[in-house]
Amino acid sequence: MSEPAIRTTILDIARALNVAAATVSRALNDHPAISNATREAVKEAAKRMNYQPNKIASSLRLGKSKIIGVIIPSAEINFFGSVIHGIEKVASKNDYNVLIYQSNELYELEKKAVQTFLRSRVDGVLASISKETINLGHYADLKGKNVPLVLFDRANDSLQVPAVVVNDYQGAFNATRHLIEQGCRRIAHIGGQQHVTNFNQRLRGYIDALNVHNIAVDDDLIVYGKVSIGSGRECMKGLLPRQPDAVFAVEDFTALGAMQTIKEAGLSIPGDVAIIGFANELFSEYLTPSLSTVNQQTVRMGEEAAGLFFEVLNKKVSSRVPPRKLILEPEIICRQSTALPANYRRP
Amino acid sequence: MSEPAIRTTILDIARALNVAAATVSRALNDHPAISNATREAVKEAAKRMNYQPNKIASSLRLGKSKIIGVIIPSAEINFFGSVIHGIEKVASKNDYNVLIYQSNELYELEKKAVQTFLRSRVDGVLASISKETINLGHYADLKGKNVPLVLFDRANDSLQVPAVVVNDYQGAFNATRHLIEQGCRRIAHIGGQQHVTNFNQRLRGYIDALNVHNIAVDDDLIVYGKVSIGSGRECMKGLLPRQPDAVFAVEDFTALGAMQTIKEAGLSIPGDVAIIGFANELFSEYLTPSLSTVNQQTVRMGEEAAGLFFEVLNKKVSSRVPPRKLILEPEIICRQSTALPANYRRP
DNA sequence: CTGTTAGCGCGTTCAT
DNA sequence: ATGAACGCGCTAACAG
Repeated sequence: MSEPAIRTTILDIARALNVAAATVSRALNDHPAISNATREAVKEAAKRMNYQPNKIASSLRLGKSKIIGVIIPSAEINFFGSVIHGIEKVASKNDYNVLIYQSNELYELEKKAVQTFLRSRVDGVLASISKETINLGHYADLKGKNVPLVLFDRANDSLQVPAVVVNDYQGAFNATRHLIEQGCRRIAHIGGQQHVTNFNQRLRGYIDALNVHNIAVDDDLIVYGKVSIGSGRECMKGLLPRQPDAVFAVEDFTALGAMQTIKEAGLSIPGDVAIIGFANELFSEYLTPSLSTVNQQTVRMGEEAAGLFFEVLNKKVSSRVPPRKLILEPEIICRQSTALPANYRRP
Repeated sequence: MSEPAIRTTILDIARALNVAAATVSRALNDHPAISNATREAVKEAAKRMNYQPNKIASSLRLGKSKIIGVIIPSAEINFFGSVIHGIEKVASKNDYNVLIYQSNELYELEKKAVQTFLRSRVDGVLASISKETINLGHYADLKGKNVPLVLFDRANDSLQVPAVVVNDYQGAFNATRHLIEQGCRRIAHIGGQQHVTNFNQRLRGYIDALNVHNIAVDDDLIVYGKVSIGSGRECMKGLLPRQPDAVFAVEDFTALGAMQTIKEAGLSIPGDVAIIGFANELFSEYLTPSLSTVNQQTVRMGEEAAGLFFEVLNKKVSSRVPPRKLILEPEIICRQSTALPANYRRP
């Protein structure tokens, strides 16, 4: 008799069973104070009437949305797609949903993202700070409203929030050391914009690795580009006359551009110039020669970021301990572009 | 005096100004029946008290969430990342937010995604059907609840909903024709799972192109794989003894695997075997030789899918015209892997 | 164990 | 032009 309506509510079910709406609510939520009989009856009716709980009403009542807002520069970038994958996976497991917003590396859009999420009453925000962003006031707003914030990849210590980042310094250090171990001595570096912390850390790792191994840092072997294939090509053209025997590029696209220049100059990789990148972009494995690089564990980054969020969520008594900062240790992936014979010495 | 609370409500503003909550609501929403004076006063107070409208309450009241649910197999796949990019861009422009759910190509998760979105009361769902999905009942549920559904990439005509897809048939036809124009005659095809419409269409395009050009279809030159690098490698091993002079692979990863096998066999590309893929994956451009392929306009696909959603949303009187199906025409990208000299004839 | 009541915050009546 | 009252659907508090 109870024809399923377009939108069944607990009241519909209550009427169909001659009970109170509260009883239906209790039954559906497995409240302890409910008889087995009615609980079963209610659940049966709910299924029969094709009931779907209205999460909006529930959220309003409970004061939490079970939604995480995620701010990324762009979903088009593989790196962030992977992170999203990790975040959504963990969120889903915890019965949370993921709302995404792209900043396009723009400060204004990032501010708008935070505002939107505030209005949507998300239970937390995971974000990767846009390259353009310098003023961090909008993120501070979140703290003011008691909305947990977790940063990933592009973090900022001054915000004093949990974060999960890659150890860029160590990755760069290890990458450079790897080149040294291969017998290279004139190791060049193509860097990125130095106001981006990640890129600056990579430069530092490179310099320290040289120092530790008693190799003089030669400023002529360090150039700065704009982190793209074209920029990598140009930078490498400037470097070739200085005859480096290896290159540590700030990331894979830059490395790819550099490789193109090296090959066009008739030099062999790694025989004449070894090269290593950073990020383990999907394509790096399939280049010729395949490109050595530094793996950043992107999916894991997403998982850990979501994990940190649930951590603060579950102990809302947030003790006054400094926020956790998770540092993922990158791993060197050695491929053909640095695979020199053992104890190889250049002519 | 009015210290901004953690969560300011319209009632707080109303009290601060000695007006009714309804007045505040009207002022904030630019209702016509409101005096300029009070409207300005309310807006000023709202800003001062750092008011953020509670979208949850508003959604409950209005019966719409201004949220689009998007179901994708995985955010880790570049293709879907790009589509998400397009979707979010258009959604954002229309003051809508995007909730994402990954099916991981699993039927059960896809069902759960629909259920979650139903409970979240999203205003619409954009989805790409998982490879595993055969039963489409959960999507039909959406229609039952009057939730607009738009499919992208992986569509299904039986659902009778708007969709935006790539013209796989034409892309495959053109790719095959391209190989023919390059002088190839023994053109093999490495296909995918044939229950996936897209893959089946590509097979059909391949066959028809051969027919149109009076080249006999040779069943020995058609093999089916599982759409991966490894599968591409294996399939190509089976094909080599049959001496094809070209390969049309169902997508780029398969093509990549095939290329590896060809090169390992000491054959040259495209001299001995030309090859073309499908999808224009980021890496395809950087392979050696660079891989010819078919570009699918992924970002545009997302934009168009979102566009179709807003189209049905704005004329809810959904006239009884058949749902719109947008077919994006793919474009051949000719790179080194098929770049044979003009009028080249094989030995 | 179950029913009644109330309220989350907002927007839309229907008055005035 | 403004206010009072109501209800969207759900759940927690209090009775019984």
